[in-house]
Amino acid sequence: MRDMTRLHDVTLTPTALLAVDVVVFTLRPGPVEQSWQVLLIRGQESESSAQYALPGVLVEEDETFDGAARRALSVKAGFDAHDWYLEQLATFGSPTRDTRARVASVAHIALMRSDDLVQQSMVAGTSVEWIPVASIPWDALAFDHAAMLREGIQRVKGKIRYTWVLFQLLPPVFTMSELRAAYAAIRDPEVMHLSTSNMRKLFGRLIERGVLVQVGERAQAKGRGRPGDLFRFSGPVTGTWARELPW
Amino acid sequence: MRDMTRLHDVTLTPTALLAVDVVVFTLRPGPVEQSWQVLLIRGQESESSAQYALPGVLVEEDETFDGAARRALSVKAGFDAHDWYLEQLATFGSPTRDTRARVASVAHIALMRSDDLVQQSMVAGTSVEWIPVASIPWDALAFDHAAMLREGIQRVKGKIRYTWVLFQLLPPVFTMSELRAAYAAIRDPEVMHLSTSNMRKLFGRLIERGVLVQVGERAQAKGRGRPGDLFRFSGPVTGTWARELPW
DNA sequence: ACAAAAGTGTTTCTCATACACCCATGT
DNA sequence: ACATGGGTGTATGAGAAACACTTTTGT
Repeated sequence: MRDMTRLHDVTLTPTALLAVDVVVFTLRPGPVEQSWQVLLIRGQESESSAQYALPGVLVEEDETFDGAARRALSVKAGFDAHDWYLEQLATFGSPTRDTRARVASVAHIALMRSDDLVQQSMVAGTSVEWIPVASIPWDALAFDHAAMLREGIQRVKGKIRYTWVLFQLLPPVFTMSELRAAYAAIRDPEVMHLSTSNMRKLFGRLIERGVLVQVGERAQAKGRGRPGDLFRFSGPVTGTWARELPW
Repeated sequence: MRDMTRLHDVTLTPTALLAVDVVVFTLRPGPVEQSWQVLLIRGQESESSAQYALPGVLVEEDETFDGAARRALSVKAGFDAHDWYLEQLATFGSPTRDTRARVASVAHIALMRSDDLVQQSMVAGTSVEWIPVASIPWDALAFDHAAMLREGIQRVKGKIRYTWVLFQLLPPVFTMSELRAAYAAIRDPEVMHLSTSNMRKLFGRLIERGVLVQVGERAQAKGRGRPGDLFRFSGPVTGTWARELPW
C-alpha cells in the first residue's frame, strides 16, 4: 500500500492460490423451518462423494475479493449480485485442504432478497439448488465447505440480533408479520408467538428515528384476516440497534 | 480436503503470497483512558513515513495461519504466545496493497494477560512498543495496518459485550473492581461509575453457574480502602452471556 | 478518628412479556 | 355471521440503575 517496511529480505515468489467461496442466504415463503435457505451447487463430477459445493472461483490478478465473490455468483449461479449485501466471513487455508497446491479461500456471506429470484438459472453442467438451512447435506459437501457453512450460519444468526442486516433479506416493502417471520426463520421459531403489539413496541424506536418508515398503505390481503401495514427500511445497511434485541 | 470437485480445468500455478499480521491487545495498570494498549513494532527503515507496523510474517509452506500468527509474535516481538487467545480477524488482500507481488494478509487478534509481560523483549533491530489504543499513530502505520487495527478494535469492543473473552485479558485471579476497570477501559470509561453492588448482581448469574468462582481470600490491600474479594474465571474461553451485558 | 474502597440491601423506574379488546378482510 | 389475522392499549413482572448503609483497610 504505502511502503516496503517488510519482506525486504525474502523472496517474493508466489506460493499460494487465492480463491473465494460464497455462502448465499435467502428467505423464501413457506413453513418457518424451511424458510431460511442457502445456495448450493450440485456438481457433475459424480464419481466423488462430494455432490454439493459452495459457489466459488479463483481470484484473478487484479481483482478484489469482493469482485471475485460477485463474479462467482454470476459464473456459478447466474445471478447479478452487484447490489447484494456481501461481507467477508473468514479465510480457510489449512495446508492440507487441497492436495494439489496451497489454496487459501476467502469465504464470504451474501444475502439475496427473495423477490430477486426472478432470474433463477441453470449454468452449463451444474445446477443451482436452494436448500433449507435445517436440511443441509453436511456429509456431501466438497472441501471444507461444511465449516464455511457452519460459520456463515452462526454469523448471520448472531448478526441479525444487533445489526440491521435482516432488512437486506426482506423485500423493499414488508409488514410486521413478515419481519417477525424472517426473524423467526433465522433465530428461533418461538419468536412467531410474539404478538404484533410487542413487535411494534420494540421496533417503535426505529420508527420514531425514521429508520423504519410506514408506507401509507396496507398489504394485499392474502387469505383471511386483515392485511398488515406496510413499512420500508430507510436506514444504513451497517446500522445497529441501541440495545440487542431480546430474542 | 476431500476431493477435486473444482479447479479441474485451471492451472495450479501459485499467484500470491500469504502473510499473517497480528493485532495484540493487553490491559495495563494506569489511567482508564490509557489502560487498553496495542503492540506495534517500530521498524528501522527510517527513510519512509511508516514508522510502525503490526507484527507479521509470511506463512510457510506447511504452516497453519494460527501457527504463523504465533510465530510472528515470537519472531517479531519475542513473546511465547502458545497459550494466548488468538482468533482470525479478516483477510486483507487488495490487489494494490503491495507493489511487488500479490500478498494476502490474514489478520488476527491476540489477547495478552498483562502479567505475562515479564518477558518483554527486544528483537534485533526492531523495538516493541505498547501504545494506548486512544493514541495510535494512525498516519505512521505501514501497509493497510490502520484498517486492520480499526477492525480489530471494533471486534474486541463488540465481543466483550456478549462473550467471555474479557477474562483472557485479566490475570488468573482478580477483583470486581479490576473487572469493571477492564470493561471500562475497552468499552467506555462511564462504566467506572457503576457501583460494585450492581456489578455483583450482574455477574451473580455467572457466580451461581460456577463460571466465576470466589477464591476464599481478599486481594492485597493497595493504598487506602478495603481490598476486594478475589474471583477466578473457570468457564470455557468461547462462552457467552445468556443476554448481552447492558453496557 | 477519618477517608477511601468494597460489600449488602432496598427503592425506583424502564422495558419485555402477557393479555384483553377493537378493526379489517375473506368465506 | 364468523373465523382469522392485524392493531391499540393496559397490566404484570423481571431486571437495570440509583441510593442508603455497613464493613474493612491505611493514614
